[in-house]
Amino acid sequence: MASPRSRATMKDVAARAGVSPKTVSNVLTGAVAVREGTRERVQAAMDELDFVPNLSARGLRNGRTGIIGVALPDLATAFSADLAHTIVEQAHERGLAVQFEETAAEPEREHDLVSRARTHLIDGLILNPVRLEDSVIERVDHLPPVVLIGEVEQHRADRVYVDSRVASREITEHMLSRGARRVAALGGAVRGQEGKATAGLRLLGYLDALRDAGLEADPQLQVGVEQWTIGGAAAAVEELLTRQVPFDAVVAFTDTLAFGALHALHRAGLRVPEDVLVTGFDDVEHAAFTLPPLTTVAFTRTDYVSAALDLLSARFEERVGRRDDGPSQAVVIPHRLVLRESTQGTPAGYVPTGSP
Amino acid sequence: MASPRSRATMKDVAARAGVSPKTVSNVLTGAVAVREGTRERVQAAMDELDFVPNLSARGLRNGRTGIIGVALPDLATAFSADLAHTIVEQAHERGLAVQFEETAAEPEREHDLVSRARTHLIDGLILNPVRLEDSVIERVDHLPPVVLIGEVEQHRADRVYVDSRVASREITEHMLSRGARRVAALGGAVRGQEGKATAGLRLLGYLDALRDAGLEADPQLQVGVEQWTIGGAAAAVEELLTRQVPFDAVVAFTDTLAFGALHALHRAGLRVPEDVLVTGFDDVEHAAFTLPPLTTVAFTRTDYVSAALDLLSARFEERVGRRDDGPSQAVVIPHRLVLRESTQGTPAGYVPTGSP
DNA sequence: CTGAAAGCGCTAACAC
DNA sequence: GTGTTAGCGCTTTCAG
Repeated sequence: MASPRSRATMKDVAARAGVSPKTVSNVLTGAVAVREGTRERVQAAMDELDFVPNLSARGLRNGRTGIIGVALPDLATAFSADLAHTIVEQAHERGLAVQFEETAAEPEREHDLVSRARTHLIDGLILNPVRLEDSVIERVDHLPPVVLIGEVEQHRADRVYVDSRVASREITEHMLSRGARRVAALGGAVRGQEGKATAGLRLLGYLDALRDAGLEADPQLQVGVEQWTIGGAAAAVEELLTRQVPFDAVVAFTDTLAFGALHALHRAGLRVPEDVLVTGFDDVEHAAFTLPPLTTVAFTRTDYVSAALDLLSARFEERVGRRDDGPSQAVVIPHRLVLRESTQGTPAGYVPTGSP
Repeated sequence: MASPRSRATMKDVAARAGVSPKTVSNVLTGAVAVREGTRERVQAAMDELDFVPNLSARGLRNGRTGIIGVALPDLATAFSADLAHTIVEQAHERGLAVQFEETAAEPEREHDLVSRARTHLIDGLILNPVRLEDSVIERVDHLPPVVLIGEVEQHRADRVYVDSRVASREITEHMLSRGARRVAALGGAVRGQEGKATAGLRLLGYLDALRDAGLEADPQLQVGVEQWTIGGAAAAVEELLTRQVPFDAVVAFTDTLAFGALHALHRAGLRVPEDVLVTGFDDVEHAAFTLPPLTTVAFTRTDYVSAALDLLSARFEERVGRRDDGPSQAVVIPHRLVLRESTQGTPAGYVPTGSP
């Protein structure tokens, strides 16, 4: 078989099959019925010429490319990776291709992204904002449909989210029910990160639980994390251990942070759960395999993603139908606590060794 | 500001600025010099109209879209996630967008992908093949430039890889130097997975080390893994423990598999490294934070990815310059052993408890 | 059911 | 420096 450097076009296929380009198009899209004999001839010509339709041309003509964009903070983080996997899988089933961008690297990246030239080649955008900057959302009506995932409160774009505040309260309550009294919050605000949407809500839920239990919230136990990685979390917990404040539990705002906490506590000679309880959030695969396995907040990834894709698809159809855009929708994905060994039992607690 | 449902085109901008579309194009691409005053008027018009260039049109005209495709087995796996992250980051710096596909779901997916319609919207493809099927590679000349990452031996497409066989030999030798004598290989062939490229080479390296040490290779210690996930590996090791064969070390073919091994061994009451040594491969972030931290094979992710992107870029230019495609290139990325606690000391070994 | 013509938005080639 | 013309490959009218 020859190796054509320049690709065959529909015109070539049409010529070879002895039909018009339109007929080739009909065979391809299946929109219009084509007589069996004709379709076979066209199909044969396509095969012989190794024809592949040019999607740029189709996109130009149709105003749709079949590509959606997905912007996540950092694809290397377990939760994002999990989400990316599920999105690609489900998008594939719907015949959509997926383009990824990352937003965590620089703060403006998020803003950039929505006003970005590239945006124009995608039919829609799934955005997982780290921080809620109004400026980001404001431009939403100049854009292809956007679905926000995560807890960004606004009413301009559709969104799908887990009720982080409630989940965080519940998991903190679980710690308290085990007998913990001095619960540290890992991922709590750092200077300059107050805008971090998810962290903010999870902190509120944590405070809700303490308040309801009649406990004082100690600001010393709210531990900021510079880098939301395992290493960043480990460093933050090591720092906490130098603060000379006692604690008997750590509510980490993501599983990744909890992994860092487990590591730092172990290195400090503290046992989980005998001395300190630890919980995570998201239930990524590794959470079930840590030592000890991690109690965490779980929710169905596929539901989360299919809700986002459904919302996006609905908007596509609106645009095609030239109907007015409906009001923005919000879908809440149910969550549940998964109890594992990291919160099994009453913690003895960590007590600083006096020396300041 | 009005919210135009239909986007402004270059023609609109040109009209508003009182220039021709070509001038707008010149301002945008920067290829041709434009007088300062004119450029400002055009810029102003673009801002007012909230103009975003249509990349489908540009792609159609230029024959390049600025998008590359990346096909990985499973984005949720730590190593793939890491790679995806690095690729997106570096592609972004080069002004490229990245589209992802997954290949692990179905065996034909890989083959599908290369002959896929969608392929025509991307300028090049980075492919991490799980299994080397000739059929996949054969079609390479009908495609945009392809760079293979991973150890697929062929000479049609460029590739970048780590010398898995040597690395695997080295890490096995390290185990032996610690006193291990019965080393299990986790990720060894499973019926129907013989074609798994990476696994095959790592198994060879493992066998090399045993042979050089004058040790017999026990097929019972070659443990197949159905699903290359933490859970899959844990299950495989649990199965190994029922085989009633002694062993004192586990060479896992990826870090993810090693995580599963650590879990299963711990559940069985075996200590690492006191009873059994464990190693991984890839040095993902979590490897430094397991209990105990994992000895593994590391290589610089950024070098790996930039080599792949360089190869791809070089091919782009060939095509644009209509030069003949040069011969396929291969880049080997250096690796190194990272020694951590999981191989610290001489293992006592696991001895089955008699009952068959 | 099939063909002919027109145009999506952009830029290379060529005037001026 | 800037404008004009033409066409990338496809699909949507509209005829037949």
